Amino acid sequence: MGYKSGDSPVSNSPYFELVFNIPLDRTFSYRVDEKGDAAVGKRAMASFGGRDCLGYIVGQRDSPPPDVPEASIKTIRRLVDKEPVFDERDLELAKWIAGYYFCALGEALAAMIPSGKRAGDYPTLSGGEEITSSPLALSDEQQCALQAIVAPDAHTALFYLYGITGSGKTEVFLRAAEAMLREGKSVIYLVPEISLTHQTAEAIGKRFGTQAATIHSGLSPAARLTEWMRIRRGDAAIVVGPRSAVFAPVKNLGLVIIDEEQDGSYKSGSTPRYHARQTAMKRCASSGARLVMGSATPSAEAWKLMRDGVIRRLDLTRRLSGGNLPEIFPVSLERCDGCLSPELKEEILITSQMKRQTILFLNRRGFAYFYHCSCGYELTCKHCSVSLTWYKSRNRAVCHYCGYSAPPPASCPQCGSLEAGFSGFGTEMIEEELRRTFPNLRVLRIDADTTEKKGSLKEALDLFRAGEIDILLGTQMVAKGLNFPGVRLVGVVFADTGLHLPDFRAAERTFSLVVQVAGRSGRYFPDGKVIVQTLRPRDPAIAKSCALDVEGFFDAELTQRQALSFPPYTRLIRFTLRCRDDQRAQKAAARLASIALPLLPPDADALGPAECPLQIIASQHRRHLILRGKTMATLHAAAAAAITRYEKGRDTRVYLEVDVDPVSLL
DNA sequence: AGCACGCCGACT
DNA sequence: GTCGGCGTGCTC
Repeated sequence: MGYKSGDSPVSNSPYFELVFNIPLDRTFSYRVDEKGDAAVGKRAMASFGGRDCLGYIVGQRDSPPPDVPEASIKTIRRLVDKEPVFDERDLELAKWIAGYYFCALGEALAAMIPSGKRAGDYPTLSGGEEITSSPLALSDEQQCALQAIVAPDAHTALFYLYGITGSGKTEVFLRAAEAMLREGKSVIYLVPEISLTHQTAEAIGKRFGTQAATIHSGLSPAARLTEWMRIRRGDAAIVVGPRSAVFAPVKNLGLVIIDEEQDGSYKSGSTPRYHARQTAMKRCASSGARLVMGSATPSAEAWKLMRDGVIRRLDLTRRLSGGNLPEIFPVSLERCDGCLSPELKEEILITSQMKRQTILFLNRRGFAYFYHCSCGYELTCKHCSVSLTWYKSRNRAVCHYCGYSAPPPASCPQCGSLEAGFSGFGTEMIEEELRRTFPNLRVLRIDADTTEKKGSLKEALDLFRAGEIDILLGTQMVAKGLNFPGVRLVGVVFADTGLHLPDFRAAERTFSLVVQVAGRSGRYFPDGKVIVQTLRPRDPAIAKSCALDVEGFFDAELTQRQALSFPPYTRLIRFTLRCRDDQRAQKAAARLASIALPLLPPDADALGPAECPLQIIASQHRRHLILRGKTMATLHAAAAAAITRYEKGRDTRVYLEVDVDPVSLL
């Protein structure tokens, strides 16, 4: 043991290893004064690079690190935590995140652990002490599903509750959770990160009283930390929350529930770019817990796993209320003057005469022009079955996946029409048309622009609920979890918008959205109506969603994914290179490609490098290279080697972003 | 990621 | 003559 000369011998561990929330995958050694009670799992403020930084203590040592001069080792300023905020299990998960998603350990820990400095007062919970069981009896189907999930001798650990809207998935989840709690096991219940699911989360929290910990996105960092510590102590056995709740430090995890499994918000959009589903699978595997997902519209990944028998599918086929599913009418926009078809206008009128309400969805996320014709033709890539994006300045139509490009046709290649060209319409236009067409109806538009002020969304929805509004026009934020008794008509203004995105999941997302939207209608009255406006009523995503034919959709979609070698038949790792200067980004992308390509296993290939569909974000040019392989293990190893070699001798102005299992390629 | 240090161009 | 661009290197 090498004690510093002159010091009195310190009995234990005078050195600690810290990591910081910076993209450096290594630890830094610090000394601690002997009266302190530093320990692995606590956070500490320490001088790092000339400033005070928050560090995570991940290790300790009895002797000084051999490769660091004694003089340069600093002393920890002060400890942030009295008790450890993470343990070996959390650390193990953080290391897995760091390894799998290519980030530093400190970045992984920073994503897992609430940033609160001091655990604050616990926000009072309005629920009772005890679990309030639902008085309702389960249907046969529900009972069956529940038994499968909680069966003590289950051979599978992965389940999927596949059921139409209103079939009672939530009740099965809650009963399964109750059963786990009775066995002394803990439950993590994940919900999508949508402002409206707070209500759902709180309701679930109330059902389990003080046994539940609910993590709203509205909680302060201090309150989050308080909840985190309460969970760690074992005082809360069920945790409800969004993506990050997958890290909840529950004791004796028995079950993870993922509601609306297909939801994109389960994938983190910033470092570490983890997927809650993947992370949950990892956690369940290492703790012997079960995982149950649920949705009316599973992701293609989950669907394939169910088909392959990896995930056990449990069906809920009937609506509990006995109500029928609404009728869904696809309506062609082909020969319409504006954005509202005669059919939709008429139904809006009928609905208002009945003193009922209308919800109009405009799932508009378009950002680029696309080339299409009124006959339904759309210019797509030869290799990727992805829409080509029109570049006016270069007069080329370009694929953002593989870089393929073609001159835009002068006339429609399908019907010869000279009318073929670029299009796209926006929310304001619809609003204008609505007001013009229905001057007597009260229209309210809700989207990211109109709800910037917090509370304004709730205000708007309250207004609608009170019947002060006739037509609610909005984006997806309005599509989720809305159940208004007064609503008779639901209209999808333009179902095709998502289809034009240069993304192989475009059809899947469109399908999912339309089915979800349809579920909003007719929950209380049997006369619910859904009108889906489209230029391509025959497109499989549109047609199958209007028929509520999930099986049919995935049959066709998976066949196509397989033919084109896209997930779920392959796995992807995406590299994005960002730089103020496009030339540098381009050079870096080319260099990365030249490094990565020879390293790829024989069952893998690469797409690109090409410009990202969103070429410039925050005045940075973006180019990407997508690695694609049959199995993640070999692909991941190749990516790791490529990153290491790329980092030596990289252009310091170009930033590399790595996304494992990307959900969006924009 | 920040932030220092260090070396070449157009300004008071 | 200096202020300031960004390339390079380091952080216990």
